Amino acid sequence: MATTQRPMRADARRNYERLLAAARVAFAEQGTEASLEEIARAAGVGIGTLYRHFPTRRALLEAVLHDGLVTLDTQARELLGSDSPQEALLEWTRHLMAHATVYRGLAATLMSSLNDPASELYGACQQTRAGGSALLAAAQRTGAVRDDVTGTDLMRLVNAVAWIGEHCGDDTSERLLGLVMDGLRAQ
Amino acid sequence: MATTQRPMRADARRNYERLLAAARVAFAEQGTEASLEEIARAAGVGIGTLYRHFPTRRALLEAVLHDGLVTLDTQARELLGSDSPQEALLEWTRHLMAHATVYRGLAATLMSSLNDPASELYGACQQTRAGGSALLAAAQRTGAVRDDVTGTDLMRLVNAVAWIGEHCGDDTSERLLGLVMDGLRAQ
DNA sequence: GGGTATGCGGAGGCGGTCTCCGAGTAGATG
DNA sequence: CATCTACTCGGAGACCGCCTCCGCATACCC
Repeated sequence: MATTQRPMRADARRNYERLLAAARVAFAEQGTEASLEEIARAAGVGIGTLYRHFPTRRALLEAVLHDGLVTLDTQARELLGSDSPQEALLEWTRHLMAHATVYRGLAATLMSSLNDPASELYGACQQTRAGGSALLAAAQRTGAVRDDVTGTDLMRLVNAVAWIGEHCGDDTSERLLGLVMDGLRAQ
Repeated sequence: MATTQRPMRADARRNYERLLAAARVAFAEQGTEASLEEIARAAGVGIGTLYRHFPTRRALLEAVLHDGLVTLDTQARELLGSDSPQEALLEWTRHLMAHATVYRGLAATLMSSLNDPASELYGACQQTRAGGSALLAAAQRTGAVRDDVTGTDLMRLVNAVAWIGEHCGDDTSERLLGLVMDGLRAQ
């Protein structure tokens, strides 16, 4: 996608990597709203350089999250072959929630990127949604999950529970995820 | 609560009211993160005056929301006498969600005030939670709602669905509220 | 009308976002 | 190896929002 033609100049690539590493640390410590100036400073790079590589905060976040999204996609594919689609769905939503929880503030970013084609995270969200939809459909085919739930509903609900988790330290969010997923069962 | 002794000076009271009115407009138009300086300007008042009356953004929000919270409380009390506690609970959660949706960004503020005694909105949240807990308990007593749900869970879930609503224009949030509340039924 | 407690307002410090452009340099070319 | 150029760097600076502080104004009491 980003591979136009020529490889990046050595200094550019080095700075790119440094920024990525610094961003990971900063997001982990202070959430997705961490100061971009501080990230540049930590990376030993000028603020201009940060903005050239990552025009928006979301672009930086996308790069940082890329690996996790690929993993999530792989997990969805693997679970799609499960004997118990309902179990598989539950398991995957746990992975999804874990992903949406790695940085404070991430759930909100993901939520707004879900319907915003202008967001750098839109593509990633759509891909994840597709994976979730497949698992959901499989579970619905067995009659275990109510039919009026869409893949988008699933993404939104899991994100919302992840967001709850940001506001209460204990393990409430896992319990609530179970509660909500339980509520999706066909009666 | 605020009535210590002496009534406010006439100019102070006037400015207080103006700020409240301006804040209502600004929050409605730009969400709870509207610029406080702009609110002061719209009220025809200095920024220092705003901060004297409302030391924090949440204090201002609390004043703006006060009437709505009283209404919510009244509604809870009325619904507590309902023939169908389950119906009553559902109805009240609709009111609650409507309340959490009046301003963009409000759901997030309420969510973090729910466990933060330092927040000016903590008291209001606790009172609302108490109302919800009573309705929930009544519904649980009839066996219609699962027993492992707490009043705090209820608040969090409704807030989370309201938050979803902020990120998707259509009527999805109402549908999702129905879905989630449906999931709380005892099986 | 005079005195005082109370309230007013905005300048100013801080820290954040984002742009723009002169200076610096990696790497291709002869 | 020297030269040249296109790419990249860095940070000054414009702008905005938060919040504090204190000299000035004035509402209210007597």
